[in-house]
Formats: sequence, structure tokens, C-alpha cells
Amino acid sequence: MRLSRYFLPVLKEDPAEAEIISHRLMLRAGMIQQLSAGIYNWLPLGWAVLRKVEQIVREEMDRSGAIEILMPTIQPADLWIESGRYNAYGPEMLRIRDRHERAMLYGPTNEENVTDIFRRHVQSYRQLPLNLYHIQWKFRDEVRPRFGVMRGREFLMKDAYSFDLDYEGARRAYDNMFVAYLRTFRRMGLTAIPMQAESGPIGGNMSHEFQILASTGESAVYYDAAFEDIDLAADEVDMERLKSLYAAADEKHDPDACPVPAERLRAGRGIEVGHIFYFGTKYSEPMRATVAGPDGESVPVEMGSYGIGVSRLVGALIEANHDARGIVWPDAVAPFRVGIVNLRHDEPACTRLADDLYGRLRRAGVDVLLDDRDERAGAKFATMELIGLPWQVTIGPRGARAGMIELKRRRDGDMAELGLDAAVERILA
RNA sequence: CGGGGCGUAGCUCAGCCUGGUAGAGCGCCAGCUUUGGGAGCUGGAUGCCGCGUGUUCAAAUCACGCCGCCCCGACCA
Repeated sequence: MRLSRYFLPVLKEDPAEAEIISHRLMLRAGMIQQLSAGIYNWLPLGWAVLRKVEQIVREEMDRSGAIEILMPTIQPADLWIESGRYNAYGPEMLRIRDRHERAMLYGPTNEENVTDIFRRHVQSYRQLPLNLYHIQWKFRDEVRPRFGVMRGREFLMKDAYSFDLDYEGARRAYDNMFVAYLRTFRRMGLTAIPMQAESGPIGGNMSHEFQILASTGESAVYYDAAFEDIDLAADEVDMERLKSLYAAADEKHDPDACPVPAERLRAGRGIEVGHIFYFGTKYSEPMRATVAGPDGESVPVEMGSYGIGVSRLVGALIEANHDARGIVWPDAVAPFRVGIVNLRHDEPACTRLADDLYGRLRRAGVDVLLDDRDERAGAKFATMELIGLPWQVTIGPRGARAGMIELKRRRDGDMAELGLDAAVERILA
């Protein structure tokens, strides 16, 4: 992409409305724009990141054996009356009426909807286990939306739903998601700490929330250092060990009673980005989602649900990856892998070199942003630092005559003066 | 939902107390100069001063009502 033809409305000053760092940086980097309280437009740069995050979530869900579907944002109230949640959910649910005065709602979650899909198509235990997920916009009418996309009213969520014949099966499904979540966050360069949690309005009696570590996180967490080097590559992850590792929120952590030896105890701050629940037959019973077991008897299915706040993750990623000059994207989610700054677009030697590198990287399948604007060096550097692409290439008259460019890593500022071949090679490595 | 605050140019904000022709910086447009860390000079465009009602000869400014947004607390992917 050529920046002169892109849509990247960066702001020089912090907007007054933004308090936390990720919100300020997302607004300044032209990623999002607020439309209403807790409701945002995703501009090209933000949308690019959101899609990368979404894709990683999707790939890890697929890898876990879950199957993607897409349920609508708008649901009929009937299903919620059937499950008993229509009245239970409260004012967080946006209730609407269609032209025929039928009660509808903008889905805050999809247990009812997916249970309805299940019961209409699955009758036998032989079709189990089953895990259906989708990635769809949700709406929860929060009393106080804040912190940009971290706590919006409209947000993109991945929600998966598992169906099993019995508790043992449900337990395996739960553990399977547990590992998938750790893999998902690690792929984004984040350390996630799973913590036992209250199950809240979703219901059920087994629940973990996943907090990713960031110095600006909203809650203090204490955890066993072993979380930082769990082997997630193995096909069979040791669940017993994993679930026995210590992790506790501030209010539950008792330094005197803590089972972790001091040298292995870590303290950090966390942001909740995922939550998994086992809730058994809470929905399958009232909604009569049953299957025939091996003995021919009809039993309600055992269910669980598993959420990841995809849009929240974009904010959380920035909270965990920024410095004084701007965002520092992890490679896996960066909107572009490389940013090329052509300092002198009116200097043929510079422009030739910039265009050459741009073309070669694109042909190699690399997302690259070329700053070909008629701006001064300072403005271009400031923009590049702000949007935080992993690799920055600077092309100026000093090196261009000798065919040399400067390649800099955003994360640590490591800089090298290289020829084109060497630069391409290093970026592709 | 309790408490606090803010709505004035695209952005950041001054002006309001004490009513009298709507301002600054940045940004934007044109020209000239400049060109390795958010340039300089000259000229220019840009506003239902959140909305409504009232008071007044006169309202961005005072009063009342409404709407929107932000922050702190209690709750959540």
C-alpha cells in the first residue's frame, strides 16, 4: 500500500476523550473512530489488525476441532423466553421490536440460538462430540462503556459452544478449549494466565477466565512462573499439571497461604480477554436439546461455552505492546510487516530504490506500507513510530547513491545499513 | 445506577465570572523557500458557540429544560 493513496487519518495530539493508552493510540493511529458511546468505526488500519487477530483465533479454533458457523446479530425473543433468560438478562440486553411489533433483541451471546440449531439437527450421541463456534458482533448495553474498544457496547466476539453426551465428554471439551486459548494468545505474542472464575449470568459451575499480562492491566494477578514456559506445541498437553498451577486475582491472593514458593511467584497486571464455562444442561434441559445415548435413552446434552473478546484483544495487544512513541505490534498481528520511508520522493535515486524494495517485498507476499508522501522526514518518522510496524526501512539521499538503505526493528530500535538483497533476506527470515 | 466534569473551526483549547461585530495554535488550500526527526514566510477558506425555551434593546456568555460525551465508583468478552 502506498501511504499517499491510503486512508490513515493520524492525529498529532491526544484526543480529549481518551484516557487509557491503547484508546489514545488507536485514535491517534487512525485505527478507530467513535460513533457513539461504546460504538466504534474501524478504519483501515484498525480493521487490518482486527482481521489478523480474528484469523489467528479462527485458525486455533479450527485446529482444536471446533467448526465455524455464523449466527445472526438479531435474534427473536422467543428463544430467550424458552431458556428463561429473557427476563433474567436485564437492561444490558438491547431489546428491539420489528415492524410487526415482534419482540427481538441484538444478541449479547448465543447459547439459545446455538442450542436451537443443535436440537433441530442432532438426535444421536454418535454425532457427538460437537463444538460449533462463530465470530460475530455482539451488543451489551453496558452502563458505562469506556476505554475505547476494551469495553465497548458493540464488540466482536468469538464464541464457541460444545455439546457432549456426559460430564466426562464435556470435561474433555473444556480442557480442549483451555489449551486452544493458551495457544491462541501465545501466537499473538501474549502471555495469558488462566484463573478460576465465577461463572456469572452464563451459569454453570466450572469456569476460567484468561488474563493477558500488561503493565496497564486493570487487575493485579499473582501466578506461578511456570505459566510462562508451558509447552503448548505438544499434541497432548498435561492438563492435570496445567490446571493445578497457581493463579489468583488480587482479592483472592493470600501471601501467607500461597502454595507457590517465593522464587516462582510472579505478580503482574491482567486484562481479561477470554472466558470459558462448563454449564451442563442449563440450556439443554429447558430447551429440550436431547440425544439418544448408547442405551437408547434420551438425555439432555452437556454443554459449555467459550468466549474470546476479539475486538478487546486489539486494545489489549496495544496495552501490552507500546512505548513512548507509539504502538509496537507483535509480528503476528501487525497491519503491515514493513514500513518504507522514502525521505525524498523528488530524488530519483531514492524513489527508484523505494519502489524497487516495495515491489520485491510485495511479490514475496509481505504486507508493506510505503510512505511516498510529500512530507518532511520528522513527520514521516513520527507516523511510522506511531503505527508501530515491526520493520522500518528508511531510504534517503545519503545511502541511496550507494544503493544502501537502513533497516530498523521497531521493538528494540536495532538498526543496520544494508543493500536491498540483504534487507529483503532479513525481513523474510 | 450513585458522584463529578465537559460540549466553541477537522484536532487541542481560550473567550463565559462582569451580555455588545467569534478567537489562538496545529491541521487544510494556494504560492515561494526548505528537505534525515512533527519546517519558514506570504495569502486564503472553515463555525446553527450541542439543541430548545426564556430574560434582555442585545445571549457563546444569564436562567430553565433536554440531548450527547468523558472521568471516578459498583458490575462485565
